[in-house]
Amino acid sequence: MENSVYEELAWRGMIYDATEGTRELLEKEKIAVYIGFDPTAPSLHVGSLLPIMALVHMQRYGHQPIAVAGGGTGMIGDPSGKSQERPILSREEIEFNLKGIKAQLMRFLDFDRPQNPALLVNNADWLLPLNLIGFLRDIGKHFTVNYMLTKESVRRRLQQDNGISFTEFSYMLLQAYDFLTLYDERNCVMQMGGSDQWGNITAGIDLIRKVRGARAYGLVLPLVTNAAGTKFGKTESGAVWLDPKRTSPYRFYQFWINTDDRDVVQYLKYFTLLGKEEIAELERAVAEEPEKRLAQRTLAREVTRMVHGEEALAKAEKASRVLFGGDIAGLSADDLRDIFRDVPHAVIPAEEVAGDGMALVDLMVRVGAASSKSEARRLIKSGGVYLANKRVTDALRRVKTADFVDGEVLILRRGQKNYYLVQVKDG
RNA sequence: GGGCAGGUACCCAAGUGGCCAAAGGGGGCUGACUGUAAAUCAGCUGGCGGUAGCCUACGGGGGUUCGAAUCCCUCCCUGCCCA
Repeated sequence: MENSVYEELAWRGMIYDATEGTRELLEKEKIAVYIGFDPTAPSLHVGSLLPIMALVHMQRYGHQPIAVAGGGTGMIGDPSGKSQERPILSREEIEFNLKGIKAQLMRFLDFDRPQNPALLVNNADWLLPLNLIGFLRDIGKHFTVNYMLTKESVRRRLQQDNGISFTEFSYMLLQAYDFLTLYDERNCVMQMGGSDQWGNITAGIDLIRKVRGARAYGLVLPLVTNAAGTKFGKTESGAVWLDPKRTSPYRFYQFWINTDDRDVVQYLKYFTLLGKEEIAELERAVAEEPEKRLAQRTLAREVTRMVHGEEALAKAEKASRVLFGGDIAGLSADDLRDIFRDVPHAVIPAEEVAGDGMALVDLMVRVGAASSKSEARRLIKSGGVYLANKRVTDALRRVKTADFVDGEVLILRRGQKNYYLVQVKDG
């Protein structure tokens, strides 16, 4: 452990910017600190992992982490970092999403410890009762439009062709009001967030100073980038979620395994609790024997364990070993089923593959290996489809009972590393 | 309310009567090479069907025409300027 959480975050490269005095505050006092989370989906994805880790570190060093679900602001949409207006969610949708998010946060944060328990609050609780006149008088009065227009998030949208609505323009004030409310009710004096939140955070700090004459602080995290220049956390099958129903532990593990050499050390600092020495060791491994992918394996193991637990990790590792190490031939249907528990799979009624069988292209669409038959056909033609790890060359190939291991299980592969399990079921 | 400029595939962006399923770029997918990495090179990238064929598509609707993303009418949306 470092001397303070500030030092910890600093060596991990997690401080993009912080208001003056933040370091001193964190070294001197135990405070309450909050981060807002977006409730537009029932699950968090890996993009939220960095803010979560920031709260984790805060709690480890004795500060109180507060996660604020944007149940109210989610109904508005934050213009920061967005180039377009966002869809507005209903109250019911947001309620539902909050449940899922809470469950995920509980894997990282301790909500029960006596001294500095984590807290999850919903800003809908104080935003929805607001009335317009009161808000304009008590909050709006403290902001000039001139001030708001200088904020980066607003400025960029003003340059664009499609502009910004009054609704999103007002977002900043609501977030400032969040901060004020948490300051009043929870004695929360610091807000963290992504670097795109800087403008919103300072707006809150200014508001607290004006109406309470008190000093508040802000710290923003860097944007997680990858060397390839694509958006972090996206794969061909979409975002990488923390919810095992949306992204299986196997896929989750694979996402981290595939980390670029150039990113992996930074990710270890961001997303694991490994210490300086361990990470330095892994850094050396990347430089000296990159082909062993030791850093990637460690990263994948640590993060998967944290998010999905020991058991799911063991399964993901086993499946990965089999698929990318050994050969599948020789394994029984039961083995395969167990290994492939988390790999995308589909169940096909026995009669569909009986006799003449079913067209491979149809099967691929069914399993999700292709989005249409045309695409499936293209994939086969370009040599990207394998049955039991043997390349298929015939676009008219049909799949029959005989193709299945023990007549029940078939391994379908698309490309180098996308596996699908097909099971036959009687009836 | 008035004037002007726009709305093209996942994104940007060409195309202004047939040669347009729609240039180019980005992104994505597949292949080769590799270390489940990167870089590089190649192919593919609306749907359905046996690579000839059909269907759906250029903001919505209607029309002109043998034929429209391209011309006309109308409606909707966005930006800028004026009131």
